[in-house]
Order: sequence, then C-alpha cells, then structure tokens
Amino acid sequence: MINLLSNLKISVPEKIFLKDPESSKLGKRIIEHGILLIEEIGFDSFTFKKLGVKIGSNESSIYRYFESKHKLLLYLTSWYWAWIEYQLVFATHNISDEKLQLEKAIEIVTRSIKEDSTFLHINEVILNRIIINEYSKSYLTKEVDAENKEGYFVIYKRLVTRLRDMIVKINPKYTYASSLASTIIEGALHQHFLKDHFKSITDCDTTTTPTQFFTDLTFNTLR
Amino acid sequence: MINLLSNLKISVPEKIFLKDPESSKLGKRIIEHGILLIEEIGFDSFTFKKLGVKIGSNESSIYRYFESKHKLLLYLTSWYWAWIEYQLVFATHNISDEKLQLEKAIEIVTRSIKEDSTFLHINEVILNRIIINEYSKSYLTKEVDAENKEGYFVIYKRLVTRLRDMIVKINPKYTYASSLASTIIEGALHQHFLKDHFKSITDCDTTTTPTQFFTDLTFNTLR
DNA sequence: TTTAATTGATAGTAATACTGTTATATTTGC
DNA sequence: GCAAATATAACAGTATTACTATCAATTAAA
Repeated sequence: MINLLSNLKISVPEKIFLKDPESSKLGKRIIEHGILLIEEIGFDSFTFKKLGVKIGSNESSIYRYFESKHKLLLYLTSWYWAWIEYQLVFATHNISDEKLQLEKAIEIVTRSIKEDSTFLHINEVILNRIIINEYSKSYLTKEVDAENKEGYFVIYKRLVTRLRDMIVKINPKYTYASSLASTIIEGALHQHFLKDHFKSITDCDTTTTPTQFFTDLTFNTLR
Repeated sequence: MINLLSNLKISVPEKIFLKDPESSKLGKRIIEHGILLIEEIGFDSFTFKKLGVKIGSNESSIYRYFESKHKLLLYLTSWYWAWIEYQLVFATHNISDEKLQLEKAIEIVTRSIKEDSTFLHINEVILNRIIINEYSKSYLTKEVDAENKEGYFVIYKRLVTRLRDMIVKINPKYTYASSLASTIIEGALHQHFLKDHFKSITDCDTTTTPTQFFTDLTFNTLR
C-alpha cells in the first residue's frame, strides 16, 4: 500500500474547506496535529485555539482553512471514508468470485486500522479511532439536510452503495441490501466502540472481531 | 398502556440528577419543555438559559436539578430506555413461544413511537426522535468510562442483555448473541435516521420498516 | 525585486457554561 | 394560622468558546 499510494491524493469535497489544507505546510500541520489533538482531548473539548498553541500557529490562521471545527471534522471523516473506499476498490476489483469479493469488502470496512503508513502527515490508526468516537457527531446535527445537499457526505454514501451493489450481486432477491450495507459499516464502528467501553454488550474482543460477526451475519442472511 | 402505567414511575439512576425532577412541578416542567426544546433546536444549540426563558424560570434553578445539559440528556435517555424495557418485559413475559417472543421484542426495540399517551409530562413521540438524533452523543465522550462506572448506562445495557438472552434461547449455539442484540437496538436508531436524512443508503421508508429488516436479519441468521 | 499572498499578533464580541449571593415565594410542620 | 424550612427567582460575575476584523510581518510568485 505504501508505494502504490505515494503520489495519490485523496480528494475531499471542496466546499468543506475554505483553503485546501493539502496545498500548504500549515494546512498539513493543521490536519496532522488536528487528528492528534482530537484523539487526545476529544472533539467536544477540541478548539482551534488549543490547536494553534500545539502547532505554534495562530487561531485566526486556522480559520482561514476551516470555517469551524465541525468543518474540520467533516474534512477528516470524508478523507477517511475516501481512503477506505480506495482500499475497497483496489482490493476487490480483480477478485472474480463474487462471494470472495464481498468477503474482502466486509473485511475492509469493518477491520480496525493497525498500521500508519500510507500518508505522511496522516496517522490512519488514530484517525480510525476518531471515526469510531466522533463520526456520528458529523451528521447528528440540525444542519444535516443542508449539508447533505452541499455534498458533504457523498463519499460515505458512495461507499455504502458500493457495498450494497456487492450484496445485490450475491443475492439479487434480497430486499434489504442498502440497509444491510449501512448497518455493516455503521455497526462495525459501534462494535469497536463497545469492545472498548461496554464489553458486556458485545462479543467482540481480542479474539473475536467485528469482521467475523458481520461476515457471519451477512452470509447467513444472503444464503 | 395508558391506565396500566398511570401510577408507575420510571426510575432513572439517582446519580444522574442533583434533585429528582419528578419530585416537583418545576422539575416536571424542566423535563417536559426540555424534551420539546431539544427537539426544536437540537441538543448542540440547547442551553439551560434558553430553557429557562421557555418555562419562565431561572437558569440557576435548572442547575439545581441537573449539573449540566449532558446530565439532562443522560436522564432523558435513561428514562427512554427504561420505558422501552418496561414495554419489552410487559409485552413478552406471557408469550410462551420463544420465536414469537423474540419477534415481539425486536418489534418493541426497533419500532418508531407514534403515540404520546403514557406519561403526562413526557411526550414519547418527540423523545423517540431525540433518541434517534442525540443518543450517541450521551456516550461518545471522553468521560464514558467514568460515567459507565457510575452506572449511567445500566438501563441500556440491561435492555441489550434481555434481548441477547432471548436470542440465546432461540439458538444457544449462536456465537454473537450480544453483538447481534446491540446491533439491532443501535442499528434501528440508525435506520430511522437514514430514512429521514440519507434515503439512498437505506431500504426503510413508509412501507418498509427497520422492524421488518431486523426481524428478517435476525431469523435468517439464527435459523 | 516588486507585488501579491500568506501568516501572525492583537483586539474585540456575543454567547456558553457555569458559580455564588441574596431576596422573595412557597411549602411544611406544629 | 404562623414560624421555620425549603425552593425558586433575580442578579452579578467568571473563564472559555467561537468566532470576526484589522494590520503588521513573512514568504512566495511573477
């Protein structure tokens, strides 16, 4: 994965940012340390002022890249899902067996990230933890319909759709392909959260993974 | 349901509040209009000051009932899950057929609330919408482990456990009963959200319900 | 090297999330 | 029915948040 992606840029809907953080050194520092600080203190306590202190830069400079911390979260989540989508497409496109293909796809969308290797300034392991803990907050807002119209969630929706299409290929008669696909992706994040904080209501732990659970669930349902 | 519950009090872990809102007229007004205001402007914009204005009462008076708006949310969510748990226990305890019992249980935890009838000052229809839109925010915090230790999530966990036990009864060999139970409950909220805001990634709409999807999913998996 | 663009420093504002104090109601116990 | 206890309202005050605006200092591009 490392070399394959070295000159590839993950693209995020342009309206999310005021100025592309990939276009400058400061922008990249905002992303890099934004990820680290959100993971460290949580999104709710995170402020641009604190991030400014951390990167030795000014609060107002950060505002020139993102209107608000909410937009920064939208940027990070879009980036993350685009990255997952890339992996999904890349890892499944040359698998001819449709069952194996869906199996691989489920693995990619449900696994936890263990290696930080692909992009220089983005720690994917920590970003994955942010997605687990904060992703819901990006859409559970009163502005969700307006922001959806602006295209802020296209990447996520496209990912779900790709998974749905693979489900349909396996069993075209199955009535709930979209719901199953969205349940797998959202549900995996939830199971990862539960294994870290509410162990009593999940079977996932160090030996059993969300991937196993959702693979079993999917193929039992589609058979 | 109306008469049966008329002298029943839903009980919420005591540490959540400073003073029991059920113990006074002001307390009940806080709950009643808190629900309405959170639904109206969203939890993120909701403040005790605004609620004070709405109920013609003082901000500092509300603080004598709840430490913070986060605690109010914990109160409302605990109340909601306790109410669902009551319905689950009540509606399933005299069903001897285990399959029918689980079917009923899934219906209760996944359906959307259409009637506001049981408790005078609590609008369950609107509370259900709040749960769909805001429940995740009650646990996706840096304080979740500390608050879990304090018992703030016991009711929710007990509900998931009850559903898990019914799943186990149907198929004792199934390995993922806890994960399936937590996926049904959390996943249903998510599907309700999707049908309102991201229609393209769900099959649920006016004719197809989350209940149908999760019933089908569960029994296909356990068979 | 001049100009343009970017960043940093500083100031300022309205709102948030509280805490504290004191006065005024309201309830309760006798 | 009245005093004492309790609850609520009104007001003041604080640190922080989530920005916006202005202008000076750097840095990059033509």
